[in-house]
Amino acid sequence: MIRGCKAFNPQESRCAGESNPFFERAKSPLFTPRWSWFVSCVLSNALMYRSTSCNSLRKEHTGHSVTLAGWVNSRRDHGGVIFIDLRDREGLTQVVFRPEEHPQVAEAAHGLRGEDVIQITGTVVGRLTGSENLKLATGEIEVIASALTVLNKADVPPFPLDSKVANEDLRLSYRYLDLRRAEMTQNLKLRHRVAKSTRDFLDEHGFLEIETPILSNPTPEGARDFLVPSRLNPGSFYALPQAPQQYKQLLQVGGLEKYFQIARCFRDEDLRADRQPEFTQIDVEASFITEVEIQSLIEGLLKRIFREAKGVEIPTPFPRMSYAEAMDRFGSDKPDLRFGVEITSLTDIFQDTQFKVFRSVLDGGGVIKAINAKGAAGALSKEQLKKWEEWVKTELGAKGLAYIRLKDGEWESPIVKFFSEAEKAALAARMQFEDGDVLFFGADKHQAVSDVLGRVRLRVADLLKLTEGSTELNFLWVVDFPLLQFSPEDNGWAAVHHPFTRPKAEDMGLLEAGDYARVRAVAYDVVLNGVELGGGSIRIHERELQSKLFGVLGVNDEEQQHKFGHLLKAFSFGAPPHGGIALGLDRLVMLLCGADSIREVIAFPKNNRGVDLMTQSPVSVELRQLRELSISSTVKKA
RNA sequence: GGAGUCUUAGCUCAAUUGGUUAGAGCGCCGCCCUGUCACGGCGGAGGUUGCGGGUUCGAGCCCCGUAGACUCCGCCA
Repeated sequence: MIRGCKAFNPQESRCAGESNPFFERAKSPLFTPRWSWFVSCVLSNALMYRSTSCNSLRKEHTGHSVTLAGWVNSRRDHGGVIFIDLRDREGLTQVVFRPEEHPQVAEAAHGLRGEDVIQITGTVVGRLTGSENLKLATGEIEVIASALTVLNKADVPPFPLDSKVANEDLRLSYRYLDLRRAEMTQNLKLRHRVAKSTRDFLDEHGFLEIETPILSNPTPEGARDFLVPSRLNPGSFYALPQAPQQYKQLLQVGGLEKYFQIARCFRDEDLRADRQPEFTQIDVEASFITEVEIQSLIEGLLKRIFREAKGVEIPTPFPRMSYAEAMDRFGSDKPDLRFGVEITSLTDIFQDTQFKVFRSVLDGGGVIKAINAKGAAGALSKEQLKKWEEWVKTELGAKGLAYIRLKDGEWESPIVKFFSEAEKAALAARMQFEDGDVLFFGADKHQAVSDVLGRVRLRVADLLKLTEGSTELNFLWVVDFPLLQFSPEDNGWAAVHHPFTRPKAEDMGLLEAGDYARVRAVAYDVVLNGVELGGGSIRIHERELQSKLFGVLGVNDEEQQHKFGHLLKAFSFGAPPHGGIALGLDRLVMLLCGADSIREVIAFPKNNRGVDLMTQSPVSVELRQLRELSISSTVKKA
């Protein structure tokens, strides 16, 4: 069926210049220039499935003979002439079967169905005037088929591949079909582009890509580990790494100086739209580097990624905001600064209030704050405000959500009757309270008020569609995180970042004095539009300091030796000052794709229960396998 | 562990106040059709309304339970 074709004539291939499809092909990622020359000169097409991709042919290729292979994207069978949109990874090309020219081929084409895999050979022709399809990159040409080979027939797909599919369950069950959809292919291409830009950029900056073990040790703090039994060491377990944290620090002790890895990480926690049990981080660590240098490196990396993956120039350096300011003004350590609705302190205004609720909060050392939902009065009826209060109570554990709704000059509120005229006037002035606005109050301890109003702020933005249609890319460094946080559950101090994070030099006195709550860390998060892209820190490199920190975290000497002995010992052999960062690759690609779940940018993700619907993983295993691993299950078979 | 939303044909969705034989578009199958690109025309197949129970003369719709999907809280150093 496959015949020789003009394009494979070396003579012509040399002379045809710009109009030769091989030059076009040379630009296609499928074919390198060297290969196209080799292929065109040496091989006959009997040895190849295709001479070019389905997105490569243009008007200037008219007259060339080509061989294409791909999937039948759609067919338009007119009884006589038949049109097939042939699809491969790169795009679509219209193939025409004409009975008057190739009756047997056209006859065979009647039997083609969607997703059949075929190979065609034919001649590129310009489309009839007026029948060009501007929606297709190849829409000015078509290929008149002179030969057709059906490489594989396809069953009818369980869902359409050419439109949006809502049923994610079904998509994940047939992920290999879902991946054929242009949207998914684009997402994975973009993911590749991000990874490639990352490798290029970090390589150019002297970083070495080094792999660290997947079979590693359980982490005493942090997320639940995935455990892997060791057959050779009965009763012992590996853990899949939650992050390559300790290894990358040990690489610094090992003198590798600049390390990165596009690292798979594993956490056995509940899933979310932006959380999978296995995910990928761009993991970076370097020696003799300062906080500012890491931040500027990452700014450069993100600039490069957005330029090469998205064609967007992002301004650098990113603004910086302290954790304390972020919590104070926006009630979040990853504030979305694309909109205002800032949290404003009213504590001084209500200093002498007679309103019992505020009075007792203030007497107890709490604060009064509020946000102004500008123009939300129309969108928030009394019933809805009641629902918001219910939401705040049940989901956020707040005592309530006081509000004032200003509609037609009237202050509608259950609490405003307790305010004095002076308080009302000062309140209105500070909050720029105008007709149509709704004020939400938080009265509690500082942290609780920040948490609640931070969440209310986001819901207000959602209600008022403050970010809808926005193309703004608002990058931000949040810096000076607290080092430690008291955990009432464990009745002890826990690391906010992780136990290897360096305290700020100027706060070392506070650490010595045991004033743990006020010690700040040399830790930083990079935030984009309210999403945490990544975080890092300068680490502790001194054995004594690390040991002291472990002590503060409640890890006694014996446990330190047992769990972190290797690290402490390493630090005693001349560990260089070092620090790093990790960026969530999935989240980054998700934002670049405009997707609302990282499942959209992972080839084979798990569903909400951690199940791969395509392979049915995880599965139960034979008893024999468990015995081999010296493991018994307590699960009763149903 | 908790809260919410959802589940009707292969897919996306309808179905009035609880009332006849549960409909439409797309897809699929058959026939016709030589310039379409969301091809067109004619015809056809396709349903245990997630599952189980209850109320009722009568349930896709109301009630209870259960399963699953998704979103969120907890959790995620």
